[in-house]
Amino acid sequence: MNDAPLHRLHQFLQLSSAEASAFAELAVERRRLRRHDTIRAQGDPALEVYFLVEGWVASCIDSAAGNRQIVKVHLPGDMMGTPSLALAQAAETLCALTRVTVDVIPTDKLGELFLTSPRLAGVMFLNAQQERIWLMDRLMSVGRTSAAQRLAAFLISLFERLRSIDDEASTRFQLPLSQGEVANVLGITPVHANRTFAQLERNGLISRTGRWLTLKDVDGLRDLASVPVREFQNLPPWLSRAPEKAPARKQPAKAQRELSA
Amino acid sequence: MNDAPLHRLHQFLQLSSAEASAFAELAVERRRLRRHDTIRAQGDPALEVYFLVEGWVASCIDSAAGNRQIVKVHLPGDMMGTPSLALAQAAETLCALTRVTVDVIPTDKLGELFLTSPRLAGVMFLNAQQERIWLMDRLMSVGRTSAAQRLAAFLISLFERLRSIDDEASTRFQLPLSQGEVANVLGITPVHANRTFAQLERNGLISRTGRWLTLKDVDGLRDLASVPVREFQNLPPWLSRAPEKAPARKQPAKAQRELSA
DNA sequence: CGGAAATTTGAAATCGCTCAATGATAGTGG
DNA sequence: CCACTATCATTGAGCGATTTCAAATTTCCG
Repeated sequence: MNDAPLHRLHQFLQLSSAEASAFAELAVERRRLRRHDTIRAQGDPALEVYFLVEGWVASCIDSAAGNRQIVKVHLPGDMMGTPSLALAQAAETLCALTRVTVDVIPTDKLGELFLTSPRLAGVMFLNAQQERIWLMDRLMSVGRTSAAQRLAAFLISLFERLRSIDDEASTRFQLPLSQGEVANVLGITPVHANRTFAQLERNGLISRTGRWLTLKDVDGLRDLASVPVREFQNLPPWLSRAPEKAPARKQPAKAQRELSA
Repeated sequence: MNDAPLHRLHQFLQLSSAEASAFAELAVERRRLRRHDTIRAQGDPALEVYFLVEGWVASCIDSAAGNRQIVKVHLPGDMMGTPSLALAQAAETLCALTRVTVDVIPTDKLGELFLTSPRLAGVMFLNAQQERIWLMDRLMSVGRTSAAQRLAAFLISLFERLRSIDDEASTRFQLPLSQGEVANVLGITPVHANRTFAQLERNGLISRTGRWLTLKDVDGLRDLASVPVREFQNLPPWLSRAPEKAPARKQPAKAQRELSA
């Protein structure tokens, strides 16, 4: 394993070099897929998790009636498929939204690391909790707000996450999801998604040219979305103890990242 | 700590007696609250998590605009407030739906246990993943299905969970949520929740008398809900090793999956 | 360049919402 | 134990956001 996205984990918790290399050696295989390819389908045996090196991936739940809901859009640096660790059969379908590169990690290697490296276990645990919060916020958004608010919330959360990967990330970026896919995320119809995009554009909150999107009024979007602001803790007190036997390095208090809002 | 609900954890993973008692000693205080009391509000410092001994609790997200969405209904045996471990300030409000008894666990004690007891850490990790799956299923339900389907899904999931606490649990039980609260869970209006209850009753799926509810056609409700069936693994292979210093058993190498759909 | 997929727009139908009023229930204090 | 009151459940009527169906462009990809 190489690459930038790994720095997300470092950022989340300063890993000791031993820990970092332990994590880096988990992957047994690197796969490349095209847009619309399925990385792993709901119902498949859950023997692997995935580290997203490059590209965007949708995590979907299929209802028994055959409806598909995108429950999470993964960006580079995300761990994917971990919820299914609690099941024998995968809970979600992982579907490439763009050309992607993923590292494949067998669950038993992950489990072994989990049991032998307490601090890494802590990081993975906290990551799962963070994902729960994102899901809860999405649920609030879908359950209690209008289509325009949901779209604003989605765009803002993407922007925040892009910025957490790359500090330079601009308010202008390419959205690799079709309007139909965005609609699916928001729990509305493609047609209505189109009208909602047009509405935000009319109101001067965004502008669009093809796949390119500009958030013209980030604060306005944030207000509209009205999702709570979250200040995730990279290093909660109970994890800040030294890894292994190395003396505890005091971390400079990092500026917290916030999410949505 | 005493009581039945703890057996849920035992059930989830056969704990060694040392582990069980370690867990039992986490709680520093037992609190009793009345219906509508707030156990811990969104924004409060996140220094505690809670073990629900008795009663029902709602976990809510408040939007910046002041709307409140119930994102989870907790039953006895549930751990509550853990998502906020990733934040300095609580992400969710915990609100008593009935008279409740909770055990209070300081986060640093929990963290210590997490770092010293790998198998317990594994249990907590898997529990978080399981919660993610429930949230994803709820999101699918709210995003892609009608009010009647959502209500069916909610009732079925309550029933399943009640049964997982008590094998004898009947299809007839008392629902301590008002219709307004149910409506909130489903992301609809109280008025419409009422009409939806009436609709399910007309169709012979449920019957009601006061707060008492009978699921008259569980399979019918399940079909209607069309939420995927989940088989949670109490003891995934990578956690099935003996606790403490027992040697790691080699798992049989399993067939690799291929991808690309 | 050609065909398929995605976007855009219109019009009509629906589901769920809002407002409003009435009846039932339960918790509280006398 | 009862009366009182607030909360909850129920029902009606009209409205509005979103859906559905359908067709015309436009964009993307091979």
